[in-house]
Amino acid sequence: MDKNLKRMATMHRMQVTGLELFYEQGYYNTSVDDILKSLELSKGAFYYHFQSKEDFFISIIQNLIVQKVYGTLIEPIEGNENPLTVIENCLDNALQTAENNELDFGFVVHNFLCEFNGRNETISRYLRDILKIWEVNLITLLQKGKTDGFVSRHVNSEAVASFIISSYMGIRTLMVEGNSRILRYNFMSQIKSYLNSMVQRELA
Amino acid sequence: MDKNLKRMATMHRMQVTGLELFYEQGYYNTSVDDILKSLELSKGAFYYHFQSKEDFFISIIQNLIVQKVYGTLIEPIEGNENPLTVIENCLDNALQTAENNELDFGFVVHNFLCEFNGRNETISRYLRDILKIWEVNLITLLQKGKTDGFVSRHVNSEAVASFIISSYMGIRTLMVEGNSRILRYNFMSQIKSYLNSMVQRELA
DNA sequence: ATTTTTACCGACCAAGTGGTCGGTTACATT
DNA sequence: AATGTAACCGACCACTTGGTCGGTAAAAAT
Repeated sequence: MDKNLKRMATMHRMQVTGLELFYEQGYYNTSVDDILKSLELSKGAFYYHFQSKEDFFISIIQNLIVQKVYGTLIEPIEGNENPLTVIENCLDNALQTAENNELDFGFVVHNFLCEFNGRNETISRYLRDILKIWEVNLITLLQKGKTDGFVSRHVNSEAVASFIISSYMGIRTLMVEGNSRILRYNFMSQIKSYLNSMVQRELA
Repeated sequence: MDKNLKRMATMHRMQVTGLELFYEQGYYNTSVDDILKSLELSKGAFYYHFQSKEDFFISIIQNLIVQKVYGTLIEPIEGNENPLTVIENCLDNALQTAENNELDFGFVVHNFLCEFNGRNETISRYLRDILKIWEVNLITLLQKGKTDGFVSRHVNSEAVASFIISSYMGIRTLMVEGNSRILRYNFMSQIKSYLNSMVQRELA
């Protein structure tokens, strides 16, 4: 039991540092040695805990990335409030995180997806599954919004969900440049007016 | 003169194949040898024409990518028609290209930008400059649309331009998955309704 | 007290990596 | 016919890559 704790602790340390470096430098551009050097651990330790570099990365997805996405993009949109407001706040929070140069994990997923698309199908699938979960939750939220009278019935929930995800991922790529403040402000203004066009108007 | 032609021809062949492989496998995941093997050329030929792998990639940007972006995303939006319709058609064309698994270069730029962001500042800048050109042209087009009475005056052209670019880049990442048909359809429906909210209404 | 197991070390390996350099060939110039 | 040179060849280099493996210290199980 105590052993298991130590094991988990070391693995976790490796995963955290691994994610940091993979995110900063890219997966293919970061060597196992890079990670080990920064941890002051040896090859032996790494291959004792993980089967391969790929296996290591998958464990990072499952143990770190998935949770973070849930925390920042899935859980915040659960509830009975107005979906359009909820989505708006959620995006704004995520972009604020980004503006402070912290890792926002919606973007982390997107970034890795770009790197692995067409190169490593196994990892790509894991990443796409995460986006799929986000998408499904958005769709559910919007549908519920219809029955609750917040969202206009003519809205195509699937289309709206993937449009929101797309625009979010895209703006995050642009924000890396630097002038993220104004990008966020402009983005939010457009998302607002876009979402606003979907509110259920009072029946006269 | 004839010499020069041969030189240009070989360089062009290298660039075309280089772009193909870099796009498929990623820059860091594609070796100079990979490209040379597929061309049946030698190391000597490569380093005779180009100073380094990086120099080679920059020449690809300047000689292939820039032109293609102009052809598919900049030139089509020049003219005096209704900007909103023009943008809509332009995006639809680009996404159709993508659906046929041909290279659409808006996405090529985005993909490389993801790979180089934070890793190679020189190349990142070249890529961001291309997006900037697209952005500037969109803004100009929208502004002109205002004076021509197509676009409502309360529209924030900068915000709209970057929102369009963002959503386009994002949807292209999603389209790699496979079900690109329905993604394109849904995306266009949302872009339409978004653009539609900006038309200049008749003054009663 | 002895054995077994966990967690880790680090030298080593084959297969690449970007890049160099002394050649060679084919063709244009004289 | 002789010379110059642009275009290309491919062996070679130092270095890095992901991954292996025989060892070992410490702790847990017996």
